[in-house]
Amino acid sequence: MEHTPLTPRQQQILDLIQDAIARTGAPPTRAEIARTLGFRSANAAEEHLKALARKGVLELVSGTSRGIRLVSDAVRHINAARGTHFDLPMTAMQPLLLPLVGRVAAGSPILAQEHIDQSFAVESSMFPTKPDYLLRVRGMSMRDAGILDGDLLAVQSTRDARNGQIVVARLGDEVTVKRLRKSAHGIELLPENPDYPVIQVGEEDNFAIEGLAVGLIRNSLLL
Amino acid sequence: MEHTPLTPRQQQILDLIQDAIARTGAPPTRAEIARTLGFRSANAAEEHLKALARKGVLELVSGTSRGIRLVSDAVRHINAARGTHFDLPMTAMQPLLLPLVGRVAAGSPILAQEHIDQSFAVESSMFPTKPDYLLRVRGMSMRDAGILDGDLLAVQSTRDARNGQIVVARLGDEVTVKRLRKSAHGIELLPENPDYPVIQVGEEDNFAIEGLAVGLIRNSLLL
DNA sequence: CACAAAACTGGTTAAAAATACAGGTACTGG
DNA sequence: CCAGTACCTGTATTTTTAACCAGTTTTGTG
Repeated sequence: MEHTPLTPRQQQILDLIQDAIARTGAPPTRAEIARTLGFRSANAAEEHLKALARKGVLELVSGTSRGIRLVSDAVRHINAARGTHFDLPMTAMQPLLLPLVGRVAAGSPILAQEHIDQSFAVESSMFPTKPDYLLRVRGMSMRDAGILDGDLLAVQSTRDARNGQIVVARLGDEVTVKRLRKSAHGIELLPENPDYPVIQVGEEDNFAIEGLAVGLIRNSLLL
Repeated sequence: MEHTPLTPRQQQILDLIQDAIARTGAPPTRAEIARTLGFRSANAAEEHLKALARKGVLELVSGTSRGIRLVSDAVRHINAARGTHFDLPMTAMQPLLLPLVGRVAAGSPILAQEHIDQSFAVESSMFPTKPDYLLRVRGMSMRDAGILDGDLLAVQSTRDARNGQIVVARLGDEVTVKRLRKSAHGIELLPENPDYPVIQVGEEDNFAIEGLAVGLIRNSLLL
């Protein structure tokens, strides 16, 4: 039933809803969705919601405001804040405005505008190295490293990583988070979950290290 | 200021709001509150909400449907100390200075001054519920929930948690992070790691729920 | 007792929100 | 080339909701 995969745009809508719930405690209205994504008509949001409901990832409660209910499985993921200004009156901290990258479309650069629906302010001192963006983790391939589906990975954009570090890597059109192993045999990408295969990076693969994982934020802990 | 205790009726309203959020995923409307409690007028609910907002246990987001945001205990203290009053729309960001609690000394309250090595500024919107402090996790008993040794757990100070939530609990002189299970048999604290035992809470144990895990930060990811 | 909250009923109004309808573009598989 | 789908703009209508005003009853307290 809901085996139909979501389109990137639909995934973005879903992320946005999860984010709104996480931040405000309530699902967004059609108008809020439209405003956030720059739609000029709330109907665009309406249609996306209906599509998501058809695909079974959420349920629409007709006749009630903010009547969007996420269906069980999806209720874990996370969030960010809208990339607007804010003024800290008396606190002298250095907030970094990190773009939150949701699903990365095939073939496009990670920081392409269309994946960045929102930004997230974090303190620069929060992580040992300054991150450049947050990546929403998909899947459970790094489960045993404590990196779960829906987590926000703080990533530093860099091309070089040391052996054993957790990296964001691009393989062809896919972007993935794995542990890096460089050996005499070549480069391997190790999952932290026995259910997932080790990836041997071949010459012909379009392989690149996109960044280095420097931290993690999980805001989906609450049931 | 917020030492004003809630009346039984007000507590009932507050419980109802929490329940509605838990069940439907969104705060209730005035009409829904009235209907649930048998009020013949939604204004009764309105006035209760205003009273609760005056007492600082929740915030009303004006002009938005279901604009009820619960405020946690300790945030009220901080706000009282600052003397600030927030009237935030849903997009507003509010930096919170969270104390980082390291090892908790036996027998002393979690937020005792000695344990607080440093503070972290985080955005209140980063987590679904405003946390009151960060607790550095010790041990691997919650490994399978993706909570590892050294992680910073964002905790909301509260005495009540729902079944299945991850809580910070005090057992005698020890403070521990576990999943809460309330059943007919009594209260159990479940680790998320088969190597650790399930803890049966007995009558004679000095047991208390210290707080609720609302988020997680890991800044030890880098090798 | 007097008086002030607390706890309501009942009604009104303006804004917020859901939702339908009528288009328009771009792309994709047959 | 056609039909279908995803993804939009724009407009309109109805329902939901927040929020205010004017009273009434109850309850606790100095």
